[in-house]
Amino acid sequence: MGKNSPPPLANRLRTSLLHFLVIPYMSKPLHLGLDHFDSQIRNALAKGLGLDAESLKLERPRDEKLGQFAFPCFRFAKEQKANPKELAQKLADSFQVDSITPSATGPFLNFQIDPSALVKRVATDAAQSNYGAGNLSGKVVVEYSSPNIAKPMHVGHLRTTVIGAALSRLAERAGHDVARINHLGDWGSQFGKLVAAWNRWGNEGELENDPIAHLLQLYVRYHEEEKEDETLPADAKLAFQELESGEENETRAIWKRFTEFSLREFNRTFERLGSEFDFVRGESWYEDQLDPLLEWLESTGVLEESDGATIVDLKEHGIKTPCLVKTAHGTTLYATRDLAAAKSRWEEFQFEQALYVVGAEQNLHFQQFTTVLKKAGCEWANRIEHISFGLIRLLEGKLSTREGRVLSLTEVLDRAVELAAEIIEEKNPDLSDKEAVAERVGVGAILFHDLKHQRNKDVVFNWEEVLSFEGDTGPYLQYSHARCCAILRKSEREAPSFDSINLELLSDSPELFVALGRYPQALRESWEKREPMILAQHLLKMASAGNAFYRDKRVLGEKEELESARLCAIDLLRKTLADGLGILGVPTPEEM
RNA sequence: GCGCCUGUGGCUCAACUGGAUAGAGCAUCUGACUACGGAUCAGAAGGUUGGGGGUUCGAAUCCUCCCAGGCGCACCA
Repeated sequence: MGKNSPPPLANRLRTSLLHFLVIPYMSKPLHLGLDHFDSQIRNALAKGLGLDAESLKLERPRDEKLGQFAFPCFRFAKEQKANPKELAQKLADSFQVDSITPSATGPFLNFQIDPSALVKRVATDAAQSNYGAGNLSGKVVVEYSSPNIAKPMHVGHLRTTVIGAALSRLAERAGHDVARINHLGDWGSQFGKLVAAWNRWGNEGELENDPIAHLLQLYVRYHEEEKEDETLPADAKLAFQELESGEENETRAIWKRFTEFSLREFNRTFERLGSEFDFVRGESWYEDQLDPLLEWLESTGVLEESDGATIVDLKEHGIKTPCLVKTAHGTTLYATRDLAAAKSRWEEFQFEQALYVVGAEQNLHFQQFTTVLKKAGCEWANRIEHISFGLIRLLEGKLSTREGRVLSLTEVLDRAVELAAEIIEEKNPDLSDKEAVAERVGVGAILFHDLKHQRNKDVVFNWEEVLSFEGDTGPYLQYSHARCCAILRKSEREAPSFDSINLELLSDSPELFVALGRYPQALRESWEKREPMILAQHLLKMASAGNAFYRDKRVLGEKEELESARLCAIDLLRKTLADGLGILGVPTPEEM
């Protein structure tokens, strides 16, 4: 340890206390990795420029060879009426932090971390079980998945389910207390339609045999026949009114059965995808809060009558379409139930943030219902975030249950698992527990494929692409992880811990430790931007750095001290990959 | 018609939210297993960032106008 510049502990405590008081909402990870050097550099630069360290942001050099951090001087040169190149040089000359070498490259100031210090810092931090954890607090509610009862889950539900689950885990790692809510579509006029269809054409045997298929059949038939048969929509409307009446009648009993059957099937899929929920609360859960909600809206004076329906006009908020909260024939709507749910959740959780992982086609709906809340005087409506995502389309067009363009999620998962099984048979026929591994690899491929792109872009579903197991894919990451496991297994001893080895021996591999060291930043940004893709892309970089490491650096059979050090590096890589994949929900088999 | 989103090598996507020579994977071509797992690695080729104009030290990114695609726009969810 150098003797001139490490800041005294008291100073560090004071600055972190300051952070806590001044900027409590900013994430301050407990185990920083490379962020440790980031703040050291910013503090030194801030002093040189007479600015606040928080206002400075470091970037990455174009080329890793130039260093790990870059600071473009243009902006500050302008403020100080100086030449950027000269400022860069001036800052470089006066920069003094242990183990960090600045170099002015034109108007850019680059920083090279001494490999030995870098390895030491990153190895120490990455060995912690909560590497990259933040110190945020407060409740975050995440609503995701939310399939509709009586309909099969299709590929469209994949996105909300895996994005929601990943964001929930990211929020937890950032320090939040998370409530995961599955807002099942178990209410609404569609159930009136379904009951009407069931009463005409329902078949007990088929329902027992394959409930969702039969219910889907009824639903499709309803839409085929409603145009010709006027009594059908009338029956449907009546049935939904009966359901909303709250009475324990025949209609309600049928609806309950449909719900139970559907949930049983959904749970199998949630389990395969590794999705967990703290609350499985359908829209019906808010049933008895609908009237109080309408009364409350009435009391705030936002309700109006229009064509017999009850609406909230939003023109003065720039939204031309009013929000309907009650139909002319007295039933509630989607927006009514979302309003009730939001209010109920606020009262229950006092959330810091409420995330709704719902497709982009509902942008208007979200604008409407959050604006209604604001108009009614709820400042907390600002804490609601619509995490929208682009829709999955088939080449033939948009998915549509009614029009029979469906692609069942189970089918997609099954095909991926089947293909994984074939590949295992070809590459690793002696593997034990092949079926279980195929399941994990197949599902992992589908999951990762969905998470590696920016949320809000539409995707055209392409079998060849989602079933790809090579290149930037889930199986590639799983493979890298499995190879680490293989090396550790073959060493036939416990992986040595970072404080029992000579870390100096690893300073010939700074690239691996840079990748590991940027993991906390990836976690943080991924959460801040609500973008799992950031973590997914970083894991690819880590795996790639890892592949280069065990290609160039022999582990087993080296002198004991060196073997220990490299085993430790492999173990840190293994552990960090597993951690990141776990957050994304991608399984990590030890062999494949 | 109005509103929101998207447009980057043949294909699928990145680019640290205005920074350096626009980076990856697939496909194509060349090379690497008597080597801790070839679901891998090394290399080659491939770009006027949909088009025009503007803002400035600097634009894929910001403003503007076009073009193309997607989604949404009152009693469905």
